[in-house]
Amino acid sequence: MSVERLFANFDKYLPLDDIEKADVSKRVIVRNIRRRQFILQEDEECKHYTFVAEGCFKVYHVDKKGVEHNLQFAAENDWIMIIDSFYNKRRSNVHIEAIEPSLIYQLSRPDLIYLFRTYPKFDRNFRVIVETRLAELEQRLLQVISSTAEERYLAFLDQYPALSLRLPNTQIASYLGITPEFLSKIRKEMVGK
Amino acid sequence: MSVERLFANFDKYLPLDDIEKADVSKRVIVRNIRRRQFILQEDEECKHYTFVAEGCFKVYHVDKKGVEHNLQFAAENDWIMIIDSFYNKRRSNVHIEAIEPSLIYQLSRPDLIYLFRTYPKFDRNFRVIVETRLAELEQRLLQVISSTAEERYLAFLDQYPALSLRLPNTQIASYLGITPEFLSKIRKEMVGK
DNA sequence: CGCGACGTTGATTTGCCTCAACGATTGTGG
DNA sequence: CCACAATCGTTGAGGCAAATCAACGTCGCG
Repeated sequence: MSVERLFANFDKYLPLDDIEKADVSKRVIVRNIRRRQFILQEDEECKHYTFVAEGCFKVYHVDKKGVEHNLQFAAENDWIMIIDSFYNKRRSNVHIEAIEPSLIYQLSRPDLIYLFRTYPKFDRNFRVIVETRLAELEQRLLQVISSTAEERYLAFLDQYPALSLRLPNTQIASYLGITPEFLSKIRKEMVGK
Repeated sequence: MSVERLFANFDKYLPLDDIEKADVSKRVIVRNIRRRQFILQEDEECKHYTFVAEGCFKVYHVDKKGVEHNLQFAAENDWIMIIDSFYNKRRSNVHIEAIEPSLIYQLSRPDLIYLFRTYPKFDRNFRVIVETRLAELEQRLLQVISSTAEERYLAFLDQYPALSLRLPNTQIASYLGITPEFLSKIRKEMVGK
């Protein structure tokens, strides 16, 4: 059973001992996901925490006009969780879709709660995982609210240099909250600089 | 020592026993804050988790043009934490300022870490507190990205009816990411409906 | 009382969108 | 392995949501 990538992720916080590893291995769901495959759709409830071992996903909302708005990209070693839907069993308002062929590990709500109850270490580790995501979101909200499109694009290139090579500009534009056409114009402007 | 409001907050998760209460009481900082007083400024590092027992605060960023952008309001029973600054000891990029006379309880980073190490219960409780904040932020980012100003205003009235009465429209406009003038125009439109 | 914060209105400007069109690339089924 | 479709990046003309700037009346507070 090869969930080593997942264990390695916990090593950054409180490493798991053999008993915990065995228990996690028994519960975790390993899945290969094709490009364009969904692991969550907008009318479903989010039943898993997802750890991305390989590949890349986008989390996005579709507004009433049918336009996609990317909220998050998740690549190797990132976690994806839609907190409200997951804990409150509400239908999600986002899709999660693979941008590349991917390998993921998932934990269901009952299994995660079991782990929280059985080993306090998981409260600690997931506290830190959630804090990390929270810090990202604080940063992102601040940028969306107080920067121009060009500043946001530069910040994105700076913050996610690897992703900016892997992703088509269409997807980046959607993340920045602008149209692909306008991103193209920004890029044209920048060449002169 | 009257940190009952704080203990009552923990009661929603895992309630504290007498030993834990005594230990928290010894460490928590109780402060009365005047209207317009800052508990954090943009060039400082955020050294405390803050629990609001009474009153109301705004968390905001000032852009290079000098315009304020409200990221969060925090009233009774809300927590304020600037995760990145708090854990990574970086200078914050936001101000935290009292909108009303307030009573707060604060925990310093060393004391919080002591509590995490000593009583696993605090990992659990703060995991949930952070998750709650994360769910709010997910929701807020989605709205900022995919709704018009009017839709965001209606959603705000719906989601925070109490706050919308307590706050001047100037502050609400800043939270919505629009100018006070434009909010005024939206409100004028709405009367007809 | 006087000053500063607040809410409102109107005229003008602008950042970004919409729509339409086009070539280049990718990918996919026959 | 080719042919056709879909996706992608780009450009241009025109439009709209929201910003900017300016002005004015009201109110609460020191």
